[in-house]
Amino acid sequence: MDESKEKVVEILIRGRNYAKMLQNLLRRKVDNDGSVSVDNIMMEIMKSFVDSLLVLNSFHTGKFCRVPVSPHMGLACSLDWVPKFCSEETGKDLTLGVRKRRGSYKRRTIDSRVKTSCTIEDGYSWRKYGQKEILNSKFPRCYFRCTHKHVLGCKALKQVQKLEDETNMLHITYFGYHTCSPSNTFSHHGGVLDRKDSKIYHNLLDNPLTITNVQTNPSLEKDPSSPKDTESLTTLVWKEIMINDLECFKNYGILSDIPFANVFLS
DNA sequence: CTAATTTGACCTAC
DNA sequence: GTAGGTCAAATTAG
Repeated sequence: MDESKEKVVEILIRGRNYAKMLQNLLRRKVDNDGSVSVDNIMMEIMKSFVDSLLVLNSFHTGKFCRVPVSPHMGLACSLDWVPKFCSEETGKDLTLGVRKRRGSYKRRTIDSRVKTSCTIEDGYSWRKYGQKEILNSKFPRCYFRCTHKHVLGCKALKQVQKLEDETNMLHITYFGYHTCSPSNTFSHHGGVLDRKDSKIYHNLLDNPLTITNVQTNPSLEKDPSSPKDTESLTTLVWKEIMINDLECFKNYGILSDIPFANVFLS
């Protein structure tokens, strides 16, 4: 696939993702007034995206057809359909019979963000796809992709490796950005927060002393190597938030609710 | 039964 | 040639 075609596919996938988000929004509304026509409209929009992708990918003989992501989902899950390459005669899936050429395994140095955290959780749903022993490292590196990679085309990746000190912290590197919504969530105001983030978020809003403490101690902000035994629990909690979680709140779109957040992200 | 994880093989950049 | 990133069959968990 040439570069421009890949770009078109990427744009179509983005459009499909937004259509799905819109459907989720409309469903909530629809549930209240009993209307059902929204799903039909959304199905037609979705078919357009899938059909476009099928045409772009029709480089073999035979035909492409839509299949549900998972058989038990059935027709009700209209936005989770994906293209498959099928035999003209039998309709059998030929995708598995063809040895796919693997993609280029570029070493990733650009477009990466690094953080140190005591938890692997970040509000998104990840699927582990590999683990590797790393030269001169005590702990293996684990590789994760977004759970929705195949369904929503989300290209976000992350690598996690345990730090070789006594802190038991994790070194986490992100590649690419999520084009899907955070998962593992429950309602909060107009948006969503997972359980842990919600707790931290309310702590931020309810504890002005902590905020003042952090604001007047900028040296504590982004230095994970500083000694911890002399720090108060409050400061430790704050430090973790500053380094690891503001990016997450940014994704939720509620960063402006948090006093002084801009100080740490500038 | 389905989805997620494990893990050895495969593949590419360096 | 090797280190590290990815794939995918086998295995495990829910």
